[in-house]
Amino acid sequence: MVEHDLNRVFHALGDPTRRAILDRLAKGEATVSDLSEPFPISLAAISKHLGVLERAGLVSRESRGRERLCRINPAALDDARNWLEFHQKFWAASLDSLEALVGNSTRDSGESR
Amino acid sequence: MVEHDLNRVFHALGDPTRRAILDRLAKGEATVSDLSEPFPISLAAISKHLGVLERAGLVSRESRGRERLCRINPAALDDARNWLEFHQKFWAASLDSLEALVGNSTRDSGESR
DNA sequence: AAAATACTCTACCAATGGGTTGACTATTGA
DNA sequence: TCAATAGTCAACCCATTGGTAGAGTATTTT
Repeated sequence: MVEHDLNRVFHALGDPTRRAILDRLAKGEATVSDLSEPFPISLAAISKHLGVLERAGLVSRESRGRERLCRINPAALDDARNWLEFHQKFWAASLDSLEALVGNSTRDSGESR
Repeated sequence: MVEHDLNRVFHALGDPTRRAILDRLAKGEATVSDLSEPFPISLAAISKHLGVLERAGLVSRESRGRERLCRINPAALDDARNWLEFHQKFWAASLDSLEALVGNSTRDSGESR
């Protein structure tokens, strides 16, 4: 909701490894080791990615014995999805009115500035 | 569409200046100077941001005399929106089934385990 | 008790990102 | 024609990022 959070969420989603981790987590909780298994990178690197996802609110980690159970938080996507949905509609609408403007003689265009 | 594009789109959206530029462009076409006006940064910096947005397919630039007319491309948001929409539903569904698994007696949201 | 497991944390490194300035190109305007 | 305007490009700076390796901390396991 706050711009700040949006930055984190979009940034988190901008990395393919992190999106893959999210995909994996959508199938159910997993430990850090579970998550690291498909990737050719170190456990520490995965742990870092999880930190990014966690700070973005997309996942949470919970200690369970010596393992960390990671779980997904769909709600964190709301902000991003809302932003996209609103803006896409908004943009589409503005393009429509532009077309209408072009087709419909001249109207005092929304002077941008 | 391709992961590659998704990277670019999410990355482009991860910066507040770029999102503000998009907001601005939603109100209508604008030149680079127009776009730079609200920001305390150089024209060159704005030009760079536009490059990022352009490579992500979110905006296009067109030469018009010595100016560059920038315009928005809502379609480029489709990929990102589709990704978010699909995954959010998917995640929500997987959480539902988890809850069902844990016990459908109490549907107290949140606190799991 | 000792060793292995599952992480995290702390450097560290190379690459990228956002920003600057200054030179350069192209188009207007005087 | 000459100067101002609009923008890009290239070089550079510094902070951040994604990755590594290695030490450190709990927790199992033997």
